[in-house]
Formats: sequence, structure tokens, C-alpha cells
Amino acid sequence: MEKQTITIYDVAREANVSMATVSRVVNGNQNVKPVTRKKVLEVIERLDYRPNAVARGLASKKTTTVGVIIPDVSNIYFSSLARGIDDVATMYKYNIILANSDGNAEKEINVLNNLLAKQVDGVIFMGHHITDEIRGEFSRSKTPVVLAGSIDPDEQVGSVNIDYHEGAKEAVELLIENGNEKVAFVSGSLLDPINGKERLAGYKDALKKHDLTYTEGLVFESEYVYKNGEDLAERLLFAGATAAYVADDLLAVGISNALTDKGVKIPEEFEIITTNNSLLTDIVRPKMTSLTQPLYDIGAVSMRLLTKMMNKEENDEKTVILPHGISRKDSTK
Amino acid sequence: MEKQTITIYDVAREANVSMATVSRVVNGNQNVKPVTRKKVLEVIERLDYRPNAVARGLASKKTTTVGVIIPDVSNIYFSSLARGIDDVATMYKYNIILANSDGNAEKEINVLNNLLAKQVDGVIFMGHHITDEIRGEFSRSKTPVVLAGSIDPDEQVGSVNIDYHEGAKEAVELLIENGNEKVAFVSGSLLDPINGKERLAGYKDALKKHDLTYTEGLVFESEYVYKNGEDLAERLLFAGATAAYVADDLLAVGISNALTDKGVKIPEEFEIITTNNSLLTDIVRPKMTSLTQPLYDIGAVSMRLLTKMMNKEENDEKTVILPHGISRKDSTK
DNA sequence: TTGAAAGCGCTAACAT
DNA sequence: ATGTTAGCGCTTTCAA
Repeated sequence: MEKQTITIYDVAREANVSMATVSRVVNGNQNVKPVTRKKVLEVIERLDYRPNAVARGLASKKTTTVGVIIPDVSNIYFSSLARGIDDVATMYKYNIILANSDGNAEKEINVLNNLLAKQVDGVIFMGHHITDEIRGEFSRSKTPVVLAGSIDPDEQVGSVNIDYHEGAKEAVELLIENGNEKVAFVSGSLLDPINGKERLAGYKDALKKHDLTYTEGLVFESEYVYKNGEDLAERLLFAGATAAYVADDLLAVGISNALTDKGVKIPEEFEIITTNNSLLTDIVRPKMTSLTQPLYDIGAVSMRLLTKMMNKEENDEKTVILPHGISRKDSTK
Repeated sequence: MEKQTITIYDVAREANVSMATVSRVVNGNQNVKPVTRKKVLEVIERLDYRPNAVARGLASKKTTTVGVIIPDVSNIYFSSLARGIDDVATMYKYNIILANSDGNAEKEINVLNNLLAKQVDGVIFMGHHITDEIRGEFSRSKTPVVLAGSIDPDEQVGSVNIDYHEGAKEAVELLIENGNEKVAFVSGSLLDPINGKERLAGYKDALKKHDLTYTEGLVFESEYVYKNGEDLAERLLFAGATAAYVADDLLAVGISNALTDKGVKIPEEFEIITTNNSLLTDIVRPKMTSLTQPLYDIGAVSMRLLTKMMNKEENDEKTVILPHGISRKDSTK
């Protein structure tokens, strides 16, 4: 008494046509006489036939599924990207297989291979740095890959970003122009190219442009964790900084709160500019001045780029740079 | 010169065994002589053979993939659940297809059918309310379903929750015991069973227990949006409330900030207790007292429950209630 | 312990 | 416009 699955064959039989015709109707092929189409559609309706996407995937070698490798979905930065990805994916009739990597190189490899085994048509990768291993895996497979919010080491895969270098530079300049001579640079690991290459270079550029000398003592590395703000606040003051560019909102808020708790007035005595302009920056007091980057769009554009690659369309641009900006609020003068 | 895909057949030929034997090796079947296994493994390695999960799915009618329907990944509440789901899924070798529904009934149906077409082995559903339509779709398919953080209307599918009724009651009691006689109830749509049935009932229970009379004038519905807090703050004061139980952190913060901006001292002049104890509650000033619910665990347990259902294990419990608590911070006396 | 063979449900030439 | 016929790459009886 098992409920029998309805296949394309059942529909064909009931409608007195061949499987091929049913397949054509299901796939919207125009080469079907309207009368036939109608008849088939009726049978499909009556039998409640649902095409099996797995069988279709095996036969057509297309799964209309893309893999998304993400360090942590529960992080607002990444989940914003993910939302953009999914919306565009849906628009183009793709589904996404979402896999958390914790930014762990080994997991990233596992997850990628797993995704490839499932025959995804493409993959979007988010991560702080691209290890040589994962880069190797990328080039080993012919599945198109797009990096979302991660800089492309060798331009072999697609990528969508903002200009982190320029962004950091502008942020730091704002601080300098407000009269700060000792501006700190606070980011995650400098081993991550976005921090160690792009942002830090932007920071140095800004200093140089204003004839300020670079000191390592004003550069701070920290995990992006709220409670690290406390420790950092202390070190920032000790180093004599009067302002800081911070690469993460949560960390920035941690520093801001810790400073306030110590009685340091923001922005009068210490200015802060942060990076992601997430909800947090508007919720805390003082509201925080921030670089703005179009997170949702980075995701959306990444997916759009991937669809082009999957369709083998001419890739005018493999590397897309989206615009950034600055939202001035109350943590700067 | 297309790079030819290596199939199980290639491995079989090179290893001088049948496909069946290769399949056994790949699937860890013990009925293979060690020597043979070794030989096959070597060929697999040499050829860099990767099993095709789609073909496997078609043949075995199992995809080791589960569908996850979520209102919005970029919402921290849901993404916390999602993280729990994915971690347990990974643990049991499943992948998740993540699909955003925006809590829109029509999209939910679409997305579900899409997921079923992809032959997912099970689905986890998150949403504020279960419409009759989606319930119909659930029972129409034999694919196991678990609701995560959504209450089960008719106990036909699995579900994992906390006791929202009791939680709200305790929260409101805390406020009453602190001396408030006019405690407001602020939640999302009362049409959502969690709000309209569970939480509201808990609120009423608390009032009754302390001989306070229920007034509709102290019940407020609002979308979970930060900026609604401003409007709400005004209405709360106008209604004469001196405390509020709020069903969402973002909304609670909105109210708290608006009140503070109006010069109302929290908690001295107005007390607030919120619901999800997310990061936000620790970041804002005053830090907010909150109910605590194990979001990650709700996701994790949901997935665990689903694995049991997918394996047709004895389901001792189809409905799981996880413990909640209260974290007292600075928005209550 | 191993192999042969029949599908799984569909797409995609190729014919007609 | 429609049908025929091979597969797609794997699992799974059933035999041996």
C-alpha cells in the first residue's frame, strides 16, 4: 500500500503521448501543439505529478543549485550577504546549499568537496582569507566560483567587493582632518589580506598624505568579539591614541562602551569610525560613524555574476567593485 | 578535450572488480575482502574519483539533504537557529538547502514544493504561524517535517520550542513583583499563535495571579522593527504603563532608547523585560533584562529530531520543550 | 566475497 | 509536432 510515486511515464501513458512530450511541456518547450499541451497539463494536474529534480539533474547535468560557503550564518555581516545571494538565486530559479565553515581551512575544503559531490552548478565563497589549498580545489574543478566580500588573490575566480583600501583611507582621513594626530588602526588578523594588505595600506596612505608617521604601536589586531573592546580600550589610551579606525562594528561598540565606562567622552575626547554600518551602529549611544558597504548587494551581485558564469555568458567583468561611503554619526566630531 | 568525469565504472575497470564492489567500498560495506578494498581504494585515489551524489540520490532515493525554510536569514533570531541546525546536520552528514520565505504564506508554499521536488529527506520549518495551506502540504507529503521555534497547531509534525506561555508569565510577574501595576504587553501580531495564544495567556495569568485586571489598552501589536520603538514609547506612556514585557529585542531596544531620549529613566521610571537575550541586550545601555531561550539549541535539537524521523526511529517525543530562563540586567530594578 | 543486471526518473539527440 | 531510444552514475536485489 505504499503511495506510488508518479513519474513522467505515468503522465505520458494517461495522456497518450510520449515521455518526451511530457518533458517538453514540463520544461516549457514551445514545440508542442497547444491542444497536446493542454491535455498533458490536465493529466499532470489530475495525477498531481511533481517532476523529480534529482533525476533531472542526473540527466541534464544541471542541478539548479549553488553552494554557499560561509564562515558563520549567525554573524550579521555574513548573513546579510547570504540574504542577497538567496534573493538573486531565487530570482534565477536556483536554490542554495548553505554550509558553515567557521573560517576553518580544513572545513572549507571538506565542505567544498561535499558541495561538488552534490554537483552544484556553482559556488559562492565567503571567508577572510583564501588558502592555497582551497585555491587549488577551486581551479581543480570546472565549477564556477565567486568570492563574495573576499579579495581575489590571483583573479582566477570571480569576486565582488568594495575598495577596502580606499575606504579605510577615507575613514582615517576623516579622523585626521578632525585634528587627530594619533589615529589607531584596529582590525582582525593582519594575515587576512583585506586587513593586512588593503586596509592597512589605506591607513598608511592617509597618514602619509597628512605627513604623519606610521608607528606599529598604533596598530592593533583583535578577534571580532565584543568583549575584546574592554582590553583594547585600555591599550588604545595607553598608546596615546585619540581616535581609532575599527574594522568591525561589534568590536567598535565594545571599545566605545568600554571607553564611555571609563569616563572618556566620545567623540570629544576620543573619536571612532567603524566599518560595516550595521544596525548596531544606530542602536548604541553615541551612534557610530561608519564606513558603509552594501552588504546585501555584494551578495546579490555575486550571485548575479555567478549566474553569468554558469551560463557561460561573456564575462565582461570577473571582478566587481561596489561603491562604499561614509555615514557620519555621533562617534566623530 | 573535455575533462572526462571519472565514474564508478572507470574505477571498477581499473581495479578489475565490478561496479558493485566499488560501490560497497565507497559505502563502507563490510562484505569486501580487505585486499580487494585496498586495491579499490588505491584506484580511487589514483583516478581521483568522486562519487556523484545526484546519481546516488536517484538510485537510493536518499539525498542526505534537508530543506530549511526560514523567514529571513539576516535576522539574528533565525540565523541563530539556522546555525544550530547546520551544525547538527553536518554532524549527521546532511547538507541543508536554505530558503528564505519572508514569512509570506505564498512563498512558503512555493519554497516547500521546490524543496520537495529536490527530494530533500526532511524539512525544518521556521515561521510565525502555520497556515492551513502549508499544513496541508506538510501532510500531503510523507517527508518528515519539524517546526523550529514555531508552535505546532495539531501535533502532526515534530516541533521544538520553549514554553512561551510560562516564559511570558514569569517575565510579567517579575515586573509586577517589582511594584508595577500597569504592565504593558508588546508583541508582534497577535494572530501568531506564539503571541496571541501563548504569550498573551501567560501575561493574563500573571495579572490574575496578582489580582490585577486585564485591559486591552495595555496590549500593543507592532512589527519587530527598531524604529517602531519611538511610536510605541509614546503610546506606552500615554496608556499609563510603568513597565513592559516586549517580545522582541530590537523592538525593546527601540522603546528603551526612545524612552531614554524623552528623559524617562530606566529602570527607575520605567522597567522593560525583553525576550531573546541576544547580543543587543548586552550592548545597549542600560543593558536589558531578558527572558533567555536557547536559540542555537532549538535549531540543533530540531535537526536531531528530524534525523530520528528520517531514520524512522521510534519517536518517543515528537514535541520537545526546551528550558528557558531570565537574565536580570539593568532595565529592571 | 563478488558479479550481473535491472532500474531510479528524467533529458536529449535523432528520427519521423 | 511527436516519438524512440540511449544514457546520466549510482544502488540494490539476486545469483553464484
